[in-house]
Amino acid sequence: MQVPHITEAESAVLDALWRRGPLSAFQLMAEVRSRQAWGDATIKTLLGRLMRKGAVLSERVDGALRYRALIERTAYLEREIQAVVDRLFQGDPKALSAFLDARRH
Amino acid sequence: MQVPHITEAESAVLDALWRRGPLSAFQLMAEVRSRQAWGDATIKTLLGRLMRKGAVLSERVDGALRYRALIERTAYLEREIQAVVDRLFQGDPKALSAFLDARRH
DNA sequence: GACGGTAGATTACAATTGTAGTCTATTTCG
DNA sequence: CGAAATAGACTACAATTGTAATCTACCGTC
Repeated sequence: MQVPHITEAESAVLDALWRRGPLSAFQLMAEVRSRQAWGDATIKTLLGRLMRKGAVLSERVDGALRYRALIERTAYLEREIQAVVDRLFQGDPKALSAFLDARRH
Repeated sequence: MQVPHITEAESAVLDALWRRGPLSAFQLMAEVRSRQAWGDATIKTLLGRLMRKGAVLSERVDGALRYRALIERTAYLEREIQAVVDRLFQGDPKALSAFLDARRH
């Protein structure tokens, strides 16, 4: 699996790394918490699952530990949107574009 | 809740009704099965959940029982796409359009 | 009116997800 | 070196979802 399945809660953690780049545990907690009202145990669980899936790694850069996203936001978006297009528009991305255009209200 | 939450499996049942309009139980089973390898117990469960949610109703039209979708496909798409836009593009539909345009490959 | 079919309700159950607490080994600081 | 912090593993647990079987009451037919 190129891009492992990322749940919605997990994506909020990844999103912090996509927005800010590699972060220390402390920074990551703060960044996630800027959008989600989660306890740190929860964020740690999500981080653990992401690491197990190979979506995030922790690395030690001269002494300091930091977390880095291993999958790209674009690849993630690609997969998510493809799934939506498949599910709602029988795989035709133009149908989604058309829906969005028709929608402007 | 205007549009109740419809799970992916449920949406496959609704989709049969959206494609074909009101259907008898028999027709509905056949239509769903044309795309999903589900037993009829499964389809009945999904139908039951949809009825409980008010997304589908059964009505008796001169003797014959049939099922009819109570929520519109467009409303469903609207909500699903809004959710995706919120989740992946911070609520900006133009960002999704741009992504789709940039993507043409 | 009895009987067979079936619609809808009820129950079942495992996997996934969201949300979190606890424990342990390792690192770091004094 | 000893103590404190903490990263990551492990455990927990309820809600949701996917997938299904069973039961019961009603409907239509003979």
